[in-house]
Amino acid sequence: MVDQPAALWFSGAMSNDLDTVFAAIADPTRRSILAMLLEDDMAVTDVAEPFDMSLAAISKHLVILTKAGLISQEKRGRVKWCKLEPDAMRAASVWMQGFGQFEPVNLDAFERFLETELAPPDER
Amino acid sequence: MVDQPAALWFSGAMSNDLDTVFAAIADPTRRSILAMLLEDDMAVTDVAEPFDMSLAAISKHLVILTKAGLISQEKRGRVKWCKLEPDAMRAASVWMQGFGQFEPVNLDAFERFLETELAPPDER
DNA sequence: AGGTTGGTCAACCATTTGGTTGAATATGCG
DNA sequence: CGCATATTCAACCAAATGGTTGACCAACCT
Repeated sequence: MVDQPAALWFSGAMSNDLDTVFAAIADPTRRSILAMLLEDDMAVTDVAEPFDMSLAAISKHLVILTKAGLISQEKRGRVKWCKLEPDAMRAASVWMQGFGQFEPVNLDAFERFLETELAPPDER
Repeated sequence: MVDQPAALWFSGAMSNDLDTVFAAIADPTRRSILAMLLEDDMAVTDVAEPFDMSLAAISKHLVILTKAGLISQEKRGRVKWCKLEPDAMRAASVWMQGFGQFEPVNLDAFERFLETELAPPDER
C-alpha cells in the first residue's frame, strides 16, 4: 500500500499543499534526503545512515516528506522503501516561476549544486 | 546583475539561503505579500491593510522576506517602500527544477494559481 | 510647538518544530 | 521457537515561529 494515493494530489487538497511542500523543503536534512532519493529508491535505514541523528528523527522527516507528497513509502517485507515523487514539486515550481523568467536549467550548474549543497552531510 | 551569477549562486554563501528562501515562502501570508508586490511596489501600511493581523506582525513578515532577499525595503520620507526582488528565487527554482523536467511555464496554470491561492486574503 | 501618521521595538504568549530516548511492533532467519 | 533487524510510537525537551499589545521614534502637517 502506497500511503499517498495519486488521485488525491490533484483534487482540491492541492491549495494548502504549497505550505506543506515549501515547509518540507525548507529543511536542509530533508533536502539532502530528496537529493539522495534522486539517485535511487532507498530503505529508511539506508536513508538515515549518513546523517548524524537518530533513526526516529529521520523517520519523522520521511513522514513530513510523505505528507507533502514529495516521496512515497511502500513497505515490502519488513523494509519500507522510499521513492521520490517529483511531480509534487510541480505546483510549487509553477508558483515560483511566476516571479521571473528563470533561464532554462543549466545542468552543469545544477550538478555542481548537487555536489556542494545537496549531498549527504558526510560528503561536505 | 542578472546574468553573471552561475558561479556565484552555487558557491558557499548560497547554501543556507535555500533554507531562508524556502522557509520564507512556506508561509501563506508571506506568499500573499509577494503576490501583491508582483503587481506594484507598496508601503508597509498598504501591504498590511488587507490582512487580519497587526501591523507589527506584517512588519515582521517583511523583515523575514527581506532577510531571504525576496524583497527590498527603501525608506523615503516616513514611508518604507517594499519592492519585489525576483532574482532571489532563482537558486531555489533551479534546485526544484532538478527534480523533474517541468514544462516551461504554463501561464494559464499560473494565473489560476494566482487567483485561488495567492490573492490577498480578502479575495478568498 | 503639538498632533497625527508610518513603522519598529520589546516583552510576552501559545504552538510548532526538530531532536532525544526507551519501549513497542512487525518481519525475517536459524 | 527465540533472536535479530527494520521501523514506528510515545513522552519529553529546547528552540523557533507567528502572533499580540503597548511604548517608542521619526517624519510630516498645521
